[in-house]
Amino acid sequence: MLGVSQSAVSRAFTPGASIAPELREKIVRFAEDVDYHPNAIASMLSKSRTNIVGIVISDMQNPFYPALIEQLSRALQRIGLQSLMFNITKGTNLEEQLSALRRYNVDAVIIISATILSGPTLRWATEGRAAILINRVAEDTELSCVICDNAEGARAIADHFHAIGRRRVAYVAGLSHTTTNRERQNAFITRVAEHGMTLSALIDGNEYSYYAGRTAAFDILARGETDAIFFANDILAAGGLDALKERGVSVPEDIAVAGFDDISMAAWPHYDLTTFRQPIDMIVDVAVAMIENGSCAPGQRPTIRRISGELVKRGSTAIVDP
Amino acid sequence: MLGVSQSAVSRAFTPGASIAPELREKIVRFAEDVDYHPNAIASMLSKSRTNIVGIVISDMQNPFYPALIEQLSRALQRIGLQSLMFNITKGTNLEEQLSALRRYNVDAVIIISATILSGPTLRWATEGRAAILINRVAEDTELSCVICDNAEGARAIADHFHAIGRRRVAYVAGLSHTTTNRERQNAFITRVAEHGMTLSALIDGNEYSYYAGRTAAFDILARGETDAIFFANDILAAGGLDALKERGVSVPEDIAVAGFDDISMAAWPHYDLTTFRQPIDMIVDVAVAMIENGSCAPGQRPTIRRISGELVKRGSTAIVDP
DNA sequence: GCCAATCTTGCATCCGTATGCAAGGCAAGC
DNA sequence: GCTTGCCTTGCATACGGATGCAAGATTGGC
Repeated sequence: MLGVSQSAVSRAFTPGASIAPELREKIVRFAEDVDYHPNAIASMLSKSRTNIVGIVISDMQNPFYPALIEQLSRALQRIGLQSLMFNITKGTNLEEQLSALRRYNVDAVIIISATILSGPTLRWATEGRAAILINRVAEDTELSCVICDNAEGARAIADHFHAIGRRRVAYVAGLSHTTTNRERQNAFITRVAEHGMTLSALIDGNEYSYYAGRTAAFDILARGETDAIFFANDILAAGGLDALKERGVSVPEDIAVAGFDDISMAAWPHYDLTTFRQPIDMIVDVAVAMIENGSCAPGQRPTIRRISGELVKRGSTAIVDP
Repeated sequence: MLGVSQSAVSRAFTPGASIAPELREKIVRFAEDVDYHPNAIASMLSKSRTNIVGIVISDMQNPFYPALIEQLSRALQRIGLQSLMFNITKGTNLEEQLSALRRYNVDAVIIISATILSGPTLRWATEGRAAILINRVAEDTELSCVICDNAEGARAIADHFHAIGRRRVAYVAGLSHTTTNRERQNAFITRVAEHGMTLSALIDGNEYSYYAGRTAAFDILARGETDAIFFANDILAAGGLDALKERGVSVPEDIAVAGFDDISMAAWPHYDLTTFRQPIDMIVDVAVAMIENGSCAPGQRPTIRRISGELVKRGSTAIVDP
């Protein structure tokens, strides 16, 4: 101790607190010497603010999510928030995890495509605290969400298929009941009809995985009659592409292929996959801004922000000269 | 309030505390009604135990890490620990992040291949707290680590190349200065020499990425004289494989290819990549056990646990009948 | 039925920081 | 030189739960 009160120390480490610059300097310097660090826990207790955001994730297998999480956690770090990770997969004790979410008094909860969480669970988990859904819209809950404009993307793909002269197109769903899939699927089918194209197949992969895409591609081949396939995301598309090539089908000559997300793999020369890019940067920025300005706080009216994406045309839908 | 003391409430939620079962029951039930949850923050403060583990990560792009992190966080959840994520990449304010690690009083720190952290930084970040390195050995620090037996894996690959009749082999490093790479590289080169095989190329990719693998493969092709390539990890190998195929090289006929990690992609039919599997389950189990039994606590002698892996033979090194 | 041992419960205090309030110090204005 | 007002600082208390200690309640043994 160097003869100052505990209050002084507290103020020395509180930006903007009422303390003389010299005293602050003196305290901070001395703290370095004795290796003192303010205890964040105690601070949380008295301020009832934790500077921790709970991030609920459910699918780390799809590279889109690690990429999103990485950016998100960095953006949060930049404004002094830490990320407490809640991994919800089959086999996790849901109730225990969500109650932890409450016990830890996180300042906000970000739920990333937690398809596993049902409406009531979601409501319970986020009750009375700031919350944002990313990549999923709230159905029967009053939650804010940030989501890519799935319909826009699906229409862009349909338009693009039409523009490159395809007329018999197929759609491969991931989990068909997810809001994400429904938006993409409905918009795609509608636009396909508007163009007078034929929907030659509509397959539910039952999961967003490479193997589901592969299986779906084989199914479509077995039926014939398809010259373009829109897979609900890039991982499905990767599996589909490989399956087509394996069967000797030329892409894009015989069948054009498109995905959704623009994961890094889509740009690999081997896949060279046309896809609709989810603007991760912007999604993250918007979500973080919502947390910062409190627009997702419990009292507020929930906001739904749809972020525009961008069609990335690559070789898998190149125009084929007959 | 239902006429009981605050102590009673505390004890009701503390397993093993001295309290009559009926009273506990009553309190817990009432708590449900009024939606009371024990405040973990307050508990941390008085117990000086946070039940939070800091996880320091630096590379979410390589699918191996998301897979590891997912398993790890689930294993921690199972024993009641939460994961606070610290994402360290180029551009993050290292000092601020690491000081957060201290302020938050995490019970333990798990550092996952933080190649970015130098020895001194590492020491400072983990000083006085339980810490484990995963997938990297401590060099000049006194830290416990859990690591796959890289040398074993590299030797297994060399042996396997030899067994399938390859004699002019190349090695492609990721980041050549990382301990992981050095172990794999040295063991591979040594064993190659022991078998009397020729090391036809030794390339440093400068990063563990698809494109680095691709570039390396082109380099090797340009030199000729190689009939098997060992890439330091699967992502490199994937890039390499695609590059070879792109140039019309047959795998495994012309050149056999092996990777390291056994990420899920390695098993995809398109890659069908021989690789050395890092036993994620076991690595996670061991790390979590070390935290649970306190063997990585500050006072203890650091433990180094090398976990045995397994060679997974796939098509990329199939035996070719002449 | 009485005493001792055990089990429950409440009281008081502590964890480390934040902050309202009041007291003291200092500068400007007359 | 005195008053007014702002700037600093310390005091006291709050945040919500954990826990040692002691008092009260219960049980068993004789």
